[in-house]
Amino acid sequence: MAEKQYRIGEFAKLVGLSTYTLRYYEDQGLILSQRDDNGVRFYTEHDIRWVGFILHLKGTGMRLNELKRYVKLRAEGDSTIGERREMLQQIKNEAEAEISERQMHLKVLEHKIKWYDEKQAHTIDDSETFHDYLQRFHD
Amino acid sequence: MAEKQYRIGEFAKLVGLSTYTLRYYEDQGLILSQRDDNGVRFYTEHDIRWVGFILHLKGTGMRLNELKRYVKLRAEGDSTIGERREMLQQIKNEAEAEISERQMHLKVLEHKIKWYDEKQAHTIDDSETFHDYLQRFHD
DNA sequence: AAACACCTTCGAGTGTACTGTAAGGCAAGA
DNA sequence: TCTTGCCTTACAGTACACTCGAAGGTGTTT
Repeated sequence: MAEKQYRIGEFAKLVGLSTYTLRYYEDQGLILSQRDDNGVRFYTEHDIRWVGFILHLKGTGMRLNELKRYVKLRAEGDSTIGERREMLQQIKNEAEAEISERQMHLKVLEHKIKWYDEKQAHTIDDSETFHDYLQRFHD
Repeated sequence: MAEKQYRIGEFAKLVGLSTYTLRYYEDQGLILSQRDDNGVRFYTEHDIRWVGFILHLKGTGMRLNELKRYVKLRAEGDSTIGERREMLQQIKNEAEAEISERQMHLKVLEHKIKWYDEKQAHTIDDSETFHDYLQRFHD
């Protein structure tokens, strides 16, 4: 049984990207498409998996340029596995650092929300260590 | 003892923004500055705290437009506290959702790194539940 | 006197990742 | 036949948040 083939419109809906974006990614060398006798693009399950993966990478914060580089290395074969691993490791480190930073900022925001609640209830009573720093942000 | 006053250049270094950005934020209504007799901007500790706070808000993912709205509400007084609280709560929810999503993408990336390591060591042995899904991304 | 830091308005440039349009053409289905 | 969906190249437009430069000015410091 031959694998199902999807034309760009159907494929776009499947992977959640626009046809514009799919052609754009192809221009950029991130994805490949096969063509039928009329030159019309078609995609298979394999392409769904690949697009799924690059969306995961993008979701971690990887940029198109980095993705391009990654794809280029991948095309060069197994000898570049070490380098690819290092790329992913770096992306991972950066993403984790950004998440921590964002969580720190969120702590301040949470504290402000709490402060609003207390102010509304006229029952301000706070003795956390964090308190001194945070008080500076309240009028 | 009068509070120290900072001109824009010094202040920019203190808060980690460029003088361009400070004037831009002022144009946008995010910050205010006092002026000396010659019309030269100066800032005080109070402004350091305020800029610190808006940088925390920005750090959670809040956009300039939202920040503008927040500042406008703040200027309207305590009657808008409820609305401000809701704004912050929404930003918090969005930020937490984005963090979770990013962590999910990171899990895939981590798995790929692990897969590279195993491939390099020729000892692939993996029996996690997650495994079936993730295998789809490896060539 | 020259250098320096600041002031103004206004508009152009930067980077990222798309998103869309124009203008022309092909092939299959109702 | 007409519509729909696809194809191409090439370029303009969008959103966001700056970032910078021009061109003219003031006041303080060396």
